[in-house]
Amino acid sequence: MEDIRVYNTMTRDKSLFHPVTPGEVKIYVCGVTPYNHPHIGNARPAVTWDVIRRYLQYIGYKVTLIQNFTDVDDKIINKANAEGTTWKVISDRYIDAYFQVIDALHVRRADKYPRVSEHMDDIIAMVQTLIDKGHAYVLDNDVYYDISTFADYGKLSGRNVEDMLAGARVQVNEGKRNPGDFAVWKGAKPGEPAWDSPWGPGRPGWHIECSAMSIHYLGKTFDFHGGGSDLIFPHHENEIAQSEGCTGCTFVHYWMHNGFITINQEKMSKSLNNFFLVKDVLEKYSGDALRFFLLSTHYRSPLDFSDDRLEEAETNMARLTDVIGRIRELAEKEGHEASEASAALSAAAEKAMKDFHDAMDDDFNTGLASSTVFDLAKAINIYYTAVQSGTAGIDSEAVALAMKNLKEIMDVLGILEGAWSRRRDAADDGDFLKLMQVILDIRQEARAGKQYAIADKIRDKLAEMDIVIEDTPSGARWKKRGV
RNA sequence: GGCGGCAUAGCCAAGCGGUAAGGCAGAGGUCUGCAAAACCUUUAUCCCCAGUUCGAUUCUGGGUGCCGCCUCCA
Repeated sequence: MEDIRVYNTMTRDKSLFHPVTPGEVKIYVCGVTPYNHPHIGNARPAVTWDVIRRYLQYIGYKVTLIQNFTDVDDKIINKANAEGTTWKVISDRYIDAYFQVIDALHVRRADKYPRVSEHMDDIIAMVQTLIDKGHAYVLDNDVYYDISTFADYGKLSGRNVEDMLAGARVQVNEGKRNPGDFAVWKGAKPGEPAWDSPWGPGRPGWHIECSAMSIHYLGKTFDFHGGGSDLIFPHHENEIAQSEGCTGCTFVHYWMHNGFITINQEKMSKSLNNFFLVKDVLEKYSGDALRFFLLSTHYRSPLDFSDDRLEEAETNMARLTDVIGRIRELAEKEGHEASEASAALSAAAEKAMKDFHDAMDDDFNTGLASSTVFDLAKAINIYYTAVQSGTAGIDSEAVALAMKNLKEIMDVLGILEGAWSRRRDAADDGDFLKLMQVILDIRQEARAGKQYAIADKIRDKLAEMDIVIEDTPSGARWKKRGV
């Protein structure tokens, strides 16, 4: 298996990836709190991890991907109270919305989407273990984690307890042993959903769920743990304290954090009121374009969202769709005329694949990986033009290689999946095809008679219906725009 | 205050010791009745100042600017 280097937030540098179990990769990604429609910031880790997973599978790993839903949470409870309904109604509603969004972005479903509400037993057992081991203590109806009992506390985020106090933003609660102690179990307040526990009715703290559920599905030690970089502290730091405090084992081998989506270089946030919902973006742009945009930059870098960028992505999707059409057209023909042109195609196909692997092996550099698609696309266009003009004959081996590599790269990136199975003419209706042919024939007659006004009018009118006419040396072609 | 990240063409973005991938936009060209598509050509003193080196965008030190975390957050 090829060498993959991944950036680990824990060590702050890239290191060679060694799976816990040879040939297998176990991944846990922090999902969303379903209290609203997902915004594009939520879409980034989903798409990023989808591609990482696809790539690892592509090169032969057995991958297990788990992503949670935090379906018991203040924001959900507040929303439920505001609407006069239950937390369950709210979370179910927005979990459905989440799935709709990731489906539209062609994100393959994770192996499991565990919910906090389904793992109360695991969570309560873990809290109990922490108490038994002296890492947690009961205070009134709550249970807190005593960070002074975990010597490595702060190792992920690179901070120490004194630093955190200096910030003066940590609120000091009466009774806590250390100001930084955090709740692993919260006693129920009136009007809140509650589950029975040895410490009375209540619900889990925010961080304990991920510790409990990741260990439940992936074991005490697993390979990758991902999420937005805002989760490094306190969420992931606390997960480590809980998990390692509980099991005594190294929790995660590689911590990977994605950068934020920004608007005018600033983080999207509710307080700035500058966040975009995925469903709204998808009303204007295709899922492929949004997905390609999200992959255009390395996952750790900030990604500035703008209409210009989305439009550019849309343009690229249209061009690549054309290229897919061309390579498929070439593949329908049979021939064994090797030539300089076909040799160049083969060489480009091999180089693109190698470059693609190199890019992905280097900390999953999807931006660089994406550029290999354009390199191959250009080679295909050149060969296609050569065949069209009769300069080169069909070399089915070269065409097959180019098509295979293009498709494999695009499949790992997860873009334009539909374009490969779609009819090239983009119309299933045989009558429609015949009708188009009649129109094209009439236009051709007009052109032959130099009645260009008529020919151009036909072209313009069809363009208004998003049907694009292109005159080529071998006759006129047409296609539906954006298909 | 503590911790961390980033500064490369009009825009986006790779490269990270040997004089700058790719995409968008722009300019010129081939093709076309005109277009479109495609192809060709073209567009950068790599934030500033020192230092290390035969040689730095790439390493070191110091600036400047922007961003993030320390509070719910992908």
